[in-house]
Amino acid sequence: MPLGTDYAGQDCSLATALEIVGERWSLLIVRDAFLGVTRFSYLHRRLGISKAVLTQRLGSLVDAGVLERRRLDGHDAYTLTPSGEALWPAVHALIRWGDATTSPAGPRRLFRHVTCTADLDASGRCPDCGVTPGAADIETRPGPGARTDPPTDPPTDPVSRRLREPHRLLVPLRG
Amino acid sequence: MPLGTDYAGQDCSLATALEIVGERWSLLIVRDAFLGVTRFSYLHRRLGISKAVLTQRLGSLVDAGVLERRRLDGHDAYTLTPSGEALWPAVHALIRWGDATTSPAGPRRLFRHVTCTADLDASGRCPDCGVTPGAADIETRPGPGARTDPPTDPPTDPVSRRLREPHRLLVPLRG
DNA sequence: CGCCGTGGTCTGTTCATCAGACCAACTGCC
DNA sequence: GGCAGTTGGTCTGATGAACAGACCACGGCG
Repeated sequence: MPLGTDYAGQDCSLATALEIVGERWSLLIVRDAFLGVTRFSYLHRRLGISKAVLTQRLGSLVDAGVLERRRLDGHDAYTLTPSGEALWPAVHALIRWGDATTSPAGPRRLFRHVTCTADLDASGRCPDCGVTPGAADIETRPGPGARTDPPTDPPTDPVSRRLREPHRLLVPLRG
Repeated sequence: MPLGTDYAGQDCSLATALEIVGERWSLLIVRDAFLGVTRFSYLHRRLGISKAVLTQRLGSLVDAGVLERRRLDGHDAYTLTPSGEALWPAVHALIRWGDATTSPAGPRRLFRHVTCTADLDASGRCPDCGVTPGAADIETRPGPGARTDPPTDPPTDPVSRRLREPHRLLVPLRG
């Protein structure tokens, strides 16, 4: 459930979904996994979450089959399973709602279909070809509502800086 | 944030969205508002949430412009604002993911476009006419994965029983 | 007038989160 | 091989949120 206990006895798939990804930080971890942030230390720094809680969340997401842990370039990496990738429509819808609700300057981040180079519409469809691409076929880049790099402190960390360059979803950041 | 504090300094619309609807219970309250459950006492009973927390969540959702409180039939009713209705794609996507992940018997609840009587697809579109209807044009009914009414105790409360009959979203339950 | 439902507030307890110290294993690097 | 730094954690004590349940003011109804 979100937050530490469960939504017992609810005959509703939203409740069961929230039992898995509704806890504090869980969806932000999943978002970062879509963006390619897969390493414990990167997540720790980028999210500003305590290590104990991060350990716990990663463990429950792995147990739930949303993430899997593997070795990549000599480090542990937490990457999305097919079930985790299936969260993309929900993550995208929440991002769009957040943009519409809290970002008058426009989306903070844009997503486009790599084969058509057209930005996705609000429901996640490619307006050119009409398909609703999976995360693997989507490229992201900052949008008009993105905060411009603050020139002074806090000096943004290298991982967040690399996320400002256009890149494909699901591809783990290297180095 | 979900859960009591905030996701400070995140330049991400998902984080800002979760600050509003990511707390424990918030999205379940919004779901019930889509289903027509708008009264304090109904929410209290259906969700099994403590009254103090329900009061707090309703207050912050009203403050955030997701719900509005009004008088209806001599009672208070918390209904969705346009901003709250815009959460439908996110709520629908999470329900679909929960169905796919935790309900092998099929969706626990089905949604169809009232003008076409066709069930929505995974991305929320009507397969007949191709539009992505808003919540006001959607009718819901139990699906194959719904738990059949437990014949013995706990005797289900009247509100949940009425939610098993097909009905349109956003229409407050009366009586 | 008494009674019930509605929409809450208040209390004390339990549980989660927090920041930060600490640590074992592994990575280069020479 | 020896040393330092990074990685991926665990453990601690303090803070804050959620819990169940008692309590309460108001309005409607007979």
